[in-house]
Amino acid sequence: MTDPAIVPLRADAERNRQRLLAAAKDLFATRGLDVTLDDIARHAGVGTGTAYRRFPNKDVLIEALMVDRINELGAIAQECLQEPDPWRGIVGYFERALALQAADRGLKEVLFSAGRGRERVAHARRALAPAVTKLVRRAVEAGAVRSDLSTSDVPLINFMLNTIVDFGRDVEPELYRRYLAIVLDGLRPRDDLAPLPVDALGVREFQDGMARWKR
Amino acid sequence: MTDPAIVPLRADAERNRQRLLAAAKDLFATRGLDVTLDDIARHAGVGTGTAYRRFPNKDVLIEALMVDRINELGAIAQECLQEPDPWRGIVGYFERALALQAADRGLKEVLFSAGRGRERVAHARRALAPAVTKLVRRAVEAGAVRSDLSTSDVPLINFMLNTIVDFGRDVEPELYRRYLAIVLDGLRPRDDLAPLPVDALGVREFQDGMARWKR
DNA sequence: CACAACCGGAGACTGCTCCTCCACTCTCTA
DNA sequence: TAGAGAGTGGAGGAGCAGTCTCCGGTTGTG
Repeated sequence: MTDPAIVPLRADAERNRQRLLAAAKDLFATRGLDVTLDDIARHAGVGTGTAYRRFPNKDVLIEALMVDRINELGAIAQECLQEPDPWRGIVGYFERALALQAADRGLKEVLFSAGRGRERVAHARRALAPAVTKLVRRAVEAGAVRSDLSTSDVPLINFMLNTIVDFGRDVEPELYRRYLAIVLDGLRPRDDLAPLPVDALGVREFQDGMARWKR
Repeated sequence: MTDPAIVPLRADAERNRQRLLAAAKDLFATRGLDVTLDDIARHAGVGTGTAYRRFPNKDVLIEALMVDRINELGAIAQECLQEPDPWRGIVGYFERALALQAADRGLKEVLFSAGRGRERVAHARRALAPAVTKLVRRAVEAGAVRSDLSTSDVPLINFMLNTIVDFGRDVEPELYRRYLAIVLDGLRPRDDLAPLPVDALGVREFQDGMARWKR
């Protein structure tokens, strides 16, 4: 679509563009997606005018940076599918995905935000689903997890553990691993297990929830 | 402190005060604590001036209404201590506490917000701790829950399940019960249980986390 | 009935983010 | 190496949302 070779940027312009991207990456990771373009400009040592000229609005910047990060998650899911033990596959996915989100506040926000014009983000997010579905299905079939575990449980568990990630960020960054362990123990099969009291969300309902979900 | 009998309000003033309280209770529950005093006034069918005359700022209103609700939680914890089975005590506490929070958005927000001048709220919250501690301790001692469960786990688990409460509110209000069940299964003792990888937060760390925690 | 208490709500004020504008600077090319 | 024009920076305007005040008019009460 946007051919980068249409009109090559002048050297100083290109340098500033890189600085802006680096600053944005940094600020998104440490302070989340609601930093200001003005903030990013300042952090990049560049005027706000320059920032707005290069990136018409923040969403463009978010897409440019965050699609890659979401794809990293996809890669992790794929790798976890290679793991022969289905249980370790699930565990590995949660551990690595959460570690990524713990290190990047923006990633977490972009994963769980209603689109509003973030097409490519939404697309990347959807691309994540098949691998996660497989991860869950093979674990259920192998009897490695409780039989009523469903695909949509994975993002929701991820979501709720993010709360702890945020809470612990400045106190005990590893805290989320404690609660992940508890949840994982709750996912393992066991003989005296009562069936879950409420059905998992279906794909449609889940998307509906995502859409209505705000901040 | 504020003796309500110093100068009794005129009848119309008292009536408006009640209307404002009712409107605030309603809006806090359905839309959360960040509704405007102007919103509340409109919803009460009263001018904004009247609202500000009666309640100098929103925090006063929040305290007036929310301290009671937090005390309800305390009462729940007490009742659950009466329950002879320690496991059912824990389960009952989570179920009832979460049901309360699911029905009142404001309650959840006030439970997990840094004080900023909400002394009485903070006080009521602290008053909750002893009962919860007992609930946990007797369950651990009875072997009804995993032995490494700690007091501070209860509010944090509550906190993370609130995420699901919010997510599900407009899609499937009972959804949180599914994840509560998973977590509870993760709390039960079992022979092949690895110890939790990270220590629970101590009282001091927990309070530290609460204080740093923003929005 | 008199008058203090009370009312309503327009709008002043504050604090924020987004974004534009334009006098000046720098790069690139001929 | 000089001139055209791309690029710069940051003050400041527009817009918005929440908080709170002020005061002409109304109402309850002794």
